[in-house]
Amino acid sequence: MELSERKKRILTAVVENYIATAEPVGSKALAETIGCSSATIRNEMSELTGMGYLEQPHTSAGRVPSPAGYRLYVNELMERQKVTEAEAAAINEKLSQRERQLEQLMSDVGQLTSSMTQYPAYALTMKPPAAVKRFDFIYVDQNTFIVVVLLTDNTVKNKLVHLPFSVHQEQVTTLSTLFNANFTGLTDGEITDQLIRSTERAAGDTYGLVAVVASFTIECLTSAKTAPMGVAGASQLLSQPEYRDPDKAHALMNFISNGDRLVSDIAKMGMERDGLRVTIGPENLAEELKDSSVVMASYDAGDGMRGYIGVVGPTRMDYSSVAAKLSYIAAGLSRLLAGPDAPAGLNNKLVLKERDDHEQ
Amino acid sequence: MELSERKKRILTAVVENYIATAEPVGSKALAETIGCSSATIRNEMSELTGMGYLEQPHTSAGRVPSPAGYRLYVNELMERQKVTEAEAAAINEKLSQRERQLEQLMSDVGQLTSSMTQYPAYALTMKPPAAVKRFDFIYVDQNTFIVVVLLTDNTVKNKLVHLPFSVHQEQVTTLSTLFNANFTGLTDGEITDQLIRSTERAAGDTYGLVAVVASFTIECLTSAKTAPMGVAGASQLLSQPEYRDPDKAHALMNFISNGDRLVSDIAKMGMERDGLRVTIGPENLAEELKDSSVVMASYDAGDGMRGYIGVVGPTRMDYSSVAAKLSYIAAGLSRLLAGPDAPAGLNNKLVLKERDDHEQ
DNA sequence: GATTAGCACTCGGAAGATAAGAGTGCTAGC
DNA sequence: GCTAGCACTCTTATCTTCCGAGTGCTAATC
Repeated sequence: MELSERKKRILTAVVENYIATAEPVGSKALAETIGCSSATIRNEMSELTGMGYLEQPHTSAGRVPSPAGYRLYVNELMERQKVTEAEAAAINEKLSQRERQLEQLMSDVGQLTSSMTQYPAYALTMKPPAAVKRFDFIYVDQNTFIVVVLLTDNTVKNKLVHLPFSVHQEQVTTLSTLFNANFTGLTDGEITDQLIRSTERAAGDTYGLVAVVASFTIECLTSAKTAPMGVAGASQLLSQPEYRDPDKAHALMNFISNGDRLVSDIAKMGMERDGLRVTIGPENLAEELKDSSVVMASYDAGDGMRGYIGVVGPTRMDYSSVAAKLSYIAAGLSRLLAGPDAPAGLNNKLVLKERDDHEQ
Repeated sequence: MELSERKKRILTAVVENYIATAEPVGSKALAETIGCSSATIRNEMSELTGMGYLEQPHTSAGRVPSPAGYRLYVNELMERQKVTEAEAAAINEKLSQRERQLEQLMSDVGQLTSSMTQYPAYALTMKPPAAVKRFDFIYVDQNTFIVVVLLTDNTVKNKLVHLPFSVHQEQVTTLSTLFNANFTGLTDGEITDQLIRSTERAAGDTYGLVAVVASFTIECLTSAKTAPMGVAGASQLLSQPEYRDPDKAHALMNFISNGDRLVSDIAKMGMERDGLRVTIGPENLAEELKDSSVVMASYDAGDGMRGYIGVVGPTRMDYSSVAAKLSYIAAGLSRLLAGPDAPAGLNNKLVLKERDDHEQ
């Protein structure tokens, strides 16, 4: 059933008033805004309460939006805000700062999001499982060489190996051939103990080094598939009146700081078409979030990777402004990581960017 | 002036009682423990108050240790606890887990320390400025090469460079020669625009790539000298009664999360001879910490680097147990990073460890 | 029929009052 | 020098009282 125009205006006013003040909204307060008497508004609010969009903390208090009320607000009533010039500038400036590893970037973006929205925020990028594209071995001196691993997702990992005995340049070359022949194209699960042992047998007098390199390879592949994640601003919760109770705040902060649960819930729930998703109170899967809301935006991280930034706050969250900011940041990240001038993803884009900086 | 034996016992009892309960300690509660009547204890406590070791929240309440009281307790009275078998095992297990980058290690150690002590914790390693020892360029394909940089502190950094035009193997080799000749041995401040420009002139047709690699080099050197740091468990504060007030908790959490200030204060204050330092309430430099205490331990991170782990909590902190745990963890880190079988520091040690694992 | 003014009623929260209890300081006796 | 006893202090918990914001309903008005 469709609500009358006036009911919509009243619901909107209640939600926005409550978002701003955290106090239940009374009929008198709305009389002027809506343009009719408080009695009329009381009648309307009474009906909205009956329909489940508003709630009364107690019989003689104003009204507060219910989760359904927030949902309606978010879906239909709220005005799609845009970020201000100043905010956009601040975001762009942050994002364009010097080149960064993905881990570092996630941590920075988490902080940026949190400071822009004033809510705790997280940022993460999901990665597909990777394999090794090629191995390189750099002979440094007779006790030292460096292993460089190029992965299918175009990340490069390295390791300095320092030995208590000496090796020759040729031995390192042999090792290189061996690994490029046997270990490329495999995901972490496919590197079996058996494969390592058979490689050791083939390695001749460098057999002792095979395990070291293989283990490093597995380490690379494992870390390549886990989502780098940044969480920031958990303490922001404490400035919200709904978390004045330290026990509540503690429980929620623990949940947020331990990002794993957030990640798995993201995987379970899809995204809306516009790359934005709002889950309100009881809509959240995690028990810890049943009294809170999450606003999340996704971005294209290039190379088929998808990333997510999100914000956690009370159900009385400023959805309109938060959604606008998240969308803007997400768009910026997409541009940064997978924009038209960055066809090969993170690494490439950053290189080109850097060159631009220096060619100015 | 030296305190009588009984005064010491009373002060110790007050401190430990208050640490355990967070309630002011009355004379009656101590009568049994000390072995004399409450009146006697009242007299003694009255004198201890006069000397500044105890305080009274109000005239008809028990006593609470003053900062001076805690100080005396920490310096002379407190029993040097040892960690239990179980705790030691847990710490060792955590520390011995798979190889890690220093950043990752700091973050893990911060978490470990926080979970062992139940207080917010941080971990960081100070690094001296580094220079590049050698450059290696790996030619991948005509649009791609990898730069590998070995630093004087034995860390290795790399970067995949993807080009919108093609290069030859020889051009990359030229670049390698050029960089090894001009950029090794320099710290970040010593790489000037002038040097970059003169290298560009010498680079012939690869001049366009010099800026990219030089900028990456600076990036490496900068990140090599900033202290990697892990902060964890800030939300633990909320379980302490002295931070039930959300505003206090918020202020302190903000301070902790933003680790920079902590780092600079560490630099200002030295360490005690045993690698442990306790700063109580007003002894702290930072205004935000005037009502809190910090326990800190340092460790040897190899290669002349020094690291610090620390814990922040109320002045009513369990100094004895926290100090024991920090010392143990710090010792473990020293062993891990600079132990006798790890003369070349972090990288080496981890390699050897890993080999052991696999040779079993 | 929708809107509004008026009014009695409800209920939560603030302010004040009272009571209980923990702990002190002091004095006098051992 | 220690202890028992006692009057006194001050906080905290609990209970009352009171105020006012806000409601729901009814009757009058547009």
